[in-house]
Amino acid sequence: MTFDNDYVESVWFLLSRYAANDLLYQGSKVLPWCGRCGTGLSSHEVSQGYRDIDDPSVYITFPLIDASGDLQNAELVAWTTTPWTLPSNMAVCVHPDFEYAIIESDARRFVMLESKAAAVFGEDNYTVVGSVQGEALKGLSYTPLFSYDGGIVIHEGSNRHIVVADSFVSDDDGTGMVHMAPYGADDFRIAQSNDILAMLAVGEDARFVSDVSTVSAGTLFRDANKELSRDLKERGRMLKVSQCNHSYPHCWRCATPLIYFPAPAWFLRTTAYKDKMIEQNKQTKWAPPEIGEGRFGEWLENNIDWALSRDRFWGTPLPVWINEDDEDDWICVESFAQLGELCGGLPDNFDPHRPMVDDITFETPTAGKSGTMRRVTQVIDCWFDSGAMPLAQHHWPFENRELVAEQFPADFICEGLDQTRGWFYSLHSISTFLTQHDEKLWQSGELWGAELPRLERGSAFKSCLVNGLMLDKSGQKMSKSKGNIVVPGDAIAEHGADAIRWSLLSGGAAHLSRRYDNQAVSDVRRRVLGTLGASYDFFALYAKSEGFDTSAAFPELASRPAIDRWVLSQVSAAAAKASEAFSEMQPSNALRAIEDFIVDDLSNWYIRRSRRRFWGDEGEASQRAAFATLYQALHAVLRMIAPVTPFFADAIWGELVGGGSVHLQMYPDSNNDTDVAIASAYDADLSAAMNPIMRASSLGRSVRERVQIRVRQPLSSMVVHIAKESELAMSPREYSDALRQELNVKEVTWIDGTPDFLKVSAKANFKTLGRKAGKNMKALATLIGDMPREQIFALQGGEELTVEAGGESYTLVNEDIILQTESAEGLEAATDGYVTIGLNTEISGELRAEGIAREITNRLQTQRKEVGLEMSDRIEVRLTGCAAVQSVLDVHAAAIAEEVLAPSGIFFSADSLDIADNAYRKWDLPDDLSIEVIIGKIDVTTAS
RNA sequence: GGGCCAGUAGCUCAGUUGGUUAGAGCGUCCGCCUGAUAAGCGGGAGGUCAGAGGUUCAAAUCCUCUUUGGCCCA
Repeated sequence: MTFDNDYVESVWFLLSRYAANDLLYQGSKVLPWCGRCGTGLSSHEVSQGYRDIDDPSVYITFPLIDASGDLQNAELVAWTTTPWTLPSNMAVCVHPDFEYAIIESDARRFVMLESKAAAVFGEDNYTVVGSVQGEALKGLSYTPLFSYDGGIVIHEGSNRHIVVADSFVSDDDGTGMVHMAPYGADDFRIAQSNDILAMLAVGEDARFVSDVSTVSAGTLFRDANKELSRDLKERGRMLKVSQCNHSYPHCWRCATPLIYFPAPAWFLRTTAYKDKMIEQNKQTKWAPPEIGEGRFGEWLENNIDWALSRDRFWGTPLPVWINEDDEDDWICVESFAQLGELCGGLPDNFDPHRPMVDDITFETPTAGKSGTMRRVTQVIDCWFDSGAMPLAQHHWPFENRELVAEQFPADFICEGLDQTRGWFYSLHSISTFLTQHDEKLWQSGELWGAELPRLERGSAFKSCLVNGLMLDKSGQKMSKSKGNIVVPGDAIAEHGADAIRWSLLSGGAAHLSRRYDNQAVSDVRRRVLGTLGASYDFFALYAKSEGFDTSAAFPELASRPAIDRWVLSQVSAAAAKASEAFSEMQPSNALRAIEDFIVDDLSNWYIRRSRRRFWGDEGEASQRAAFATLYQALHAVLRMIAPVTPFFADAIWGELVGGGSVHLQMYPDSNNDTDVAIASAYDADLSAAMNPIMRASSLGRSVRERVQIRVRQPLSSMVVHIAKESELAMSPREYSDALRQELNVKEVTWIDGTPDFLKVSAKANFKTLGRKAGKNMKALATLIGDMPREQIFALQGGEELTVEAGGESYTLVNEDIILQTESAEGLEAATDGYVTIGLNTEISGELRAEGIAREITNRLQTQRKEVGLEMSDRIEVRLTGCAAVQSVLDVHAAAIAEEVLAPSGIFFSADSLDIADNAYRKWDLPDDLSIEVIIGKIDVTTAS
């Protein structure tokens, strides 16, 4: 897109605005430089490419010439990790205020900071014989490391190889003395201020320009480190050589180590509006906030001018034309039209890129001057292109002025953590300049004679979600050059884009780095998308076979069973939660809420509990309510997941509603949804009341597991006690049926109060008591834990109770204790402290028979499946078994026959069946019973 | 070297303003269901919350240090 001519023109316009405000200038600056690409890099580009590398860590000496007194024959000691810069050495810099030690070691005399001496000479291998202040060393000459004059002179000067003093010298690293070469910003500045001859041994291609020592011309800079070190060591000028591993900037494009190199460059004076950027950034909502306040804010505080130009061929050409005869006479062109006017007409197939644009020249338009204007050779930093995106993508201000004014700024952007100094900065910097600094542009409200709608003051984005980096399996950053990337196409082919998207968004806080986990994607696909898909399939299957019409009016919400209102309340609550989490830029929380609804509420509870209603077992009204409810729940869920799983959601949506796109729908809103049922569905009381039922169900399964009575075996009764049930606005008792069916018990008895057979205990409420009790809290908690039943109930009844703990007395009230139920005597019980259930596990003969009947049903259903019958096929059954089986059938044959769709009933015979029959099967039942069965499909018409 | 983030079950991650059984999914073990079926469900087991100090009646949570990893910068 940035290649597009319109885009280029917009970028040109923006640059011309910088120029119009005197914020575009040419300078010469020591730049991080890539010798291979032959270009300088901006600071935010440098920040893309730090890598750890091994460099030599060496101490070199500079013997003073003509020094007297203690300093006679003394050698200055400096430290460097870049031996390749040593031939370019021009000076040694000391700090004027530091106290340097004069040291003797091995019969030689050295000058350096005493605190660093042990690192150079070893703990006891030196003696301090005197000291000298940095200021006193200033101006002394020393013997150069190499006799070398073959370099490129970049700064003329009358001094060379002298000691200079400057306060930039630190005592953190090295020796407190710094070897100076023109490859650093400070070094270059000091050369200028001290009239020092600066000569580069390494040129702009990062190679030596002529032979030095044993290094020949053309050697790449770091490749010379070894030879130079060996030479210096042999000549006694190098004291110690070791390796150090440190972080060093590399070219983000080609991974070549950078050098610092003085080069001509064009700059944007961003420091002129730095305060506005800092101020503006405080209005931006960052997730997580510390990125905005800390990392990005810090970066803005330390803002330096943007080195804009690049010495490359490809890119948006810098629209600056300079007078060949007067380098101060230059113009930044704002549009193709302007360029056409200047040069007397653009060619028909004008292309603003190189090389065509380089051929365009014209006579200087500056009054009183003459000469040919020629374009500078540079192109611009592509990060400027990226930051111009909100405007340049619409060819603003040449076109779409209203559109851009309406859209700008973006509500939200999202990019990786590594973009702090890349895209986030370029967007922020350009728009802050344009909307808050460039007053000239907006003053008249017009541009080129036509209205220019004001862009909202501020940054280009109102909120920004910073996402962590995707790491590979072993936690390493993925990169093309390392070859450890997950190829998106492959991953998508395997799982689908939607599953991957869901997995990444839900798999943890967005700003944390994450390993790409293939397994997690499969899980999501199966557990979430699969479950929702199956839920829809269930709906579709029965909506079709039962003839449910989605276009007919749905039953009133109030008239539907509690569980219907419950599930709609749940979907409404999930929508509210998701909506809030998305606005807070916490997508994983949003998706968790949706997942919980889909898997737990919708599929595992609502549909499972309501299955029979869908095939009409509980009457037509109930059936219609169930279909309507499931339809509305799916309708809402699809709208909820659409932004995350656009393809999946839209595909199901098309089937569910028979066309259209889910992406044209509003996100479910629990207050004002397009679906009235959803808008009015949320009911906190209703939702809360189901919770104890689900807990009771779980406890009941736990008990059945413990006593080894399978769910298929009906039990007569269970009791349920809910602590503080009276405080619930809606009674869970409305959901008795769900619990009864789930646990297969005939009767649920709800317990009021706390009858004697429930064992109870009290737990201290640390929140209310903690502050009061102080260090006696432990004693008090123990005491409350042992509290007898009568006292607990006294407190519950509103009485106060005074107790002694740790020598102090405390007055307890009801809220200071938490009532817990421990178990129920005489029943198989279980409790989670809040809900307590007891199962009557006595199995009467009738229950036993019913259990066996269900076992038989189970076997027949399995057998149906084994012989490949369709769900709706009718069968006839011939069955044989012992007397016990027969007595079960005496009572339950009709019910079994109905369940297995055997309209003519079950034919029981005591005689053996024909084992050779294909449909013959022998089954074992519990209690050492067994049956033999032959089933056969029958024609419905003849059977009826 | 500095700044920021993170370290919680075998794995991937949640965990509200500090409050007493530290949760989920996957895996594992045991079991269930069979009219969603190349599906589904339940119940167990599993944690010294990286380590060490500190603050507090009380710390996964707050503070300090150490350590490991990630990102950014010098």
